[in-house]
Order: sequence, then C-alpha cells, then structure tokens
Amino acid sequence: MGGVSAAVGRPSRRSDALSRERIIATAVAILDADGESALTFRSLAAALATGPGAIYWHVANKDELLAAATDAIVAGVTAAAPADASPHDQIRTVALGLFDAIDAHPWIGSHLAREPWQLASMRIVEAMGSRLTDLGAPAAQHFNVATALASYVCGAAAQNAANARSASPDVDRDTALATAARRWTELDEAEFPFVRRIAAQLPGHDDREQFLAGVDLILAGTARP
Amino acid sequence: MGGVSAAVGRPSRRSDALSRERIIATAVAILDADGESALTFRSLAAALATGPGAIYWHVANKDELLAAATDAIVAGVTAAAPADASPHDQIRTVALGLFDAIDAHPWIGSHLAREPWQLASMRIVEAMGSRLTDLGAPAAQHFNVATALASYVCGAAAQNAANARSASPDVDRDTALATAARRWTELDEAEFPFVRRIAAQLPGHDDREQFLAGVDLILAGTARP
DNA sequence: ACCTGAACACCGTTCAAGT
DNA sequence: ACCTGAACACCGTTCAAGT
Repeated sequence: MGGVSAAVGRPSRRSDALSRERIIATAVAILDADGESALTFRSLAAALATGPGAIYWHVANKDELLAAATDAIVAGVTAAAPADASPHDQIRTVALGLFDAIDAHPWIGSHLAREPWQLASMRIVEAMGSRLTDLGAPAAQHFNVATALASYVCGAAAQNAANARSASPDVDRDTALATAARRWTELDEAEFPFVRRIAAQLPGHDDREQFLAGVDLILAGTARP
Repeated sequence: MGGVSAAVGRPSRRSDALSRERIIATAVAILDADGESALTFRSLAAALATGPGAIYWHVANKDELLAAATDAIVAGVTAAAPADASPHDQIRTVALGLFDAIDAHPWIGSHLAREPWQLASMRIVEAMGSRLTDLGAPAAQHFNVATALASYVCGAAAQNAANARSASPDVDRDTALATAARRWTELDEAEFPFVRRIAAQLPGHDDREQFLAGVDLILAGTARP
C-alpha cells in the first residue's frame, strides 16, 4: 500500500470513465435500439464520447464485443431458475426464457450459432443438463440430451428471431402469416407436397407453443425412470 | 418469330457470358475455396472477368446471392433420397447428409439460421415431414415434428461447422478436444457442475453420432403407431 | 496506463456512360 | 438489354502521438 501516489492527487474517477462493462452495456443498448447493423465502432465510440481506438484497449475486436454482449443477456436468463417446479417444467421455463430473450434481442441469435463452445452456449448446456438427473434420464444419455436441447433451442430461437426481424413492421402478424401460407400452397406440388399440406396450420399457430413442442419431443424421447 | 433481328447477325454467345447460374456457381467456388470472408463483389467480379456492377444486373444483393448459393447445395442433398430404406432411416440419412454438407460448406450454416422461410429451409422441412406419415406419426404432430427436426438440424449443424471452422488447422482434432475438455473442467464448480461432469465424454466422442442421437431423440418422442 | 483520431485497407451498392 | 468501372458512403482495425 505504501508509495502509490498516482491516484492520490487525482479527483475521484469520473463516473463515465471507460470500462469493459460500460462498453458492453452501451453496445447492448445500441443493438437493442437500432439493430445489429447500427453497432459500429464509430457509433459506439460516439455514444461513449471517445474515439474508436479507445474501445480496443478494453475489447479485442468486434467478435469479442458481441460474445460479451450475448453472454450478458444469456446469463440473466439461465440464472433465473424456478427451483420449486418439476425438472420438466424447469427445462421448459429456461428454454422459453431463452426463446423470449432471443426474440427481444434478435442479434443474440445470429451470434449464438457461430460461437459454439463460448460461455453463453455453456450456460445453456448447463441449464438444460443440470436438470436431467432429477428428470430421471439415465446418465449415459445426459451428454447427448443436453447438447441436443441446446442445439434445438439455439436453432429454433435464431430462426424465429430472424423471421420476426425480416417482417416489415407495417404488416401485422396475421396477414404476414396468411401471405406465407399462400406462398407455401403455391409451391410445386410434386416437390413440396408436405409443405403444401401443413400450410393450412400456419395461420393462427403460436410460435412459443410450437417451440415448446420441440422441447417436449426431445424430453419425451429420453428414457423415463 | 418474324422481325427479330438483334440476335441474328451476332456470333454465337460466348460460353463465358454472365448468367445467374454462372454467378452463383462461381460464388460457391470462392466460398468453398477461401471461406465466407473471401466472397466479395470485387473478388467475384474479378473471377468472372467483369466489374462489380455487372453482377447486380442478375442478382439483387449479397443476401440473395448467399441464399441462392445455399439453396443450390441444400437442394442437392434433399433430392438424393434413399427410397428403399425405412422412414426412420430415410430421415436419418437426409439429416446426416445435411450435417455433412454444412460441415463441407460451413458458410451454409451461418446463412440458414437467418433465412427462415426461404427455399432452402422449406426443402429441409419437406424432406423431414414427407416421411412422417410412413413413420406412423399422427397427422396432428406433423407440423411440430417437421419444424422441430428442421430447427435441430440447422442449429446443430451450424454450430458444428462454426466449431470446425474456428479450430486452427495446425491443431489436430484429438488435442483440440482435450484442450476443450480441460477448459470445461476449469469452469466454476458452483456454476457449471454439469458441464464439468460431462467434460470427460468430450474426447473421443463422435460428432456425427452425437448429431444423430439428437435426431433419434426427436423421433423417439413422436407417438408411435 | 489509457485515450485520441487520423489513416489504412478494405467493404456493398449505385449510376452515368457505354455497347 | 446488358456491361463497365469510377465513385459514394461507409466499414473494422491500427498506430503514432498524446496525457
């Protein structure tokens, strides 16, 4: 403790000093407000009232920035465990929480698909896998079931988010679904008989229920006690 | 037929004339040879011996170019049906074919996640769903099972491809898995008990078997005849 | 130790001008 | 109808120079 003089004479640190946390929080704010294309080292620097080069002192590059932003959101969801519910319901709750979070922050979806063993993905595998013992699944299945659930959740949620994002904001959901259903029925009958048949179920279907049905399928496939 | 004079006096079309097909085929070649970052309107134009602006006459933008390139590969996989196998084996074969195709062309993975209802995704849903009747799944389940399978296949394959891509080429698979396993065991015990426990199964596991296990879980979860 | 901002080496896309 | 290529409006990233 002796001899440290640099910080003594200085006024207390400005509350708006740069830091990794503040950079990531600001990045999340930009991503949420204006989408993935709005996050730029220049726009981020402007929001932080500094130059683009300053950010590189705290963050290696844009990929690391996105990974950190993704982890911040995912950690918030997986940490909120229901605890008193059945293991099946716990898994459903966490999965749905991730689905909603990716729907609310669509940029997570694009990133999760390309950072497989990063911290955020590990949190998802942990959230799924740690409930499998209570569920009664045999230990030999745990690895495959947990990673299958994680893959499904990421894949389905990313596609749902991309879908919601690509919809023009001035078209309501019902007419968008009706348009999609009509396009499905216009596909070639010889090549797409199945898609044409299920097109009728597209309007009025619930995205979250459809998502949970997939989770239930995987859980139903695991051996029961 | 009368009065058309423009094409008459001309020499026969050069075989290297620009066309949508040639543009997409060349784009696939660049993507496969040097990866996603190598595909540029400038590099593509150079490979086609023209200027970047010429490409825009045949393709609306880069997204459409990637969608068309993705569809070209996916169509090749879903069209190759086994026919004489059991419906379960047919689904496994198509799923594994997609897994291998995405492993061989990793750029498909990143694109599939963000073009949900595009033609390539429809082909995957069709390939899965059209076998469900023979499998004995009740019609009420078809919609959910087919889309769940498609989401899982895309999600798992995209992550696998991203994983393979991020591995440095001078490190062999065994040591890469060993390194990943060690990193898993170094995670916080309180936060990641499950991941630490399954880390031992990481070395020596087979990516394709793990992938197929997920397909089997979903199929096992569907009601049987 | 940390910040600044000009500069480098690129992008996707457009568009007047050509044939 | 289709092609050309310069130009526009950007990017991520680096780095000498500052404090």
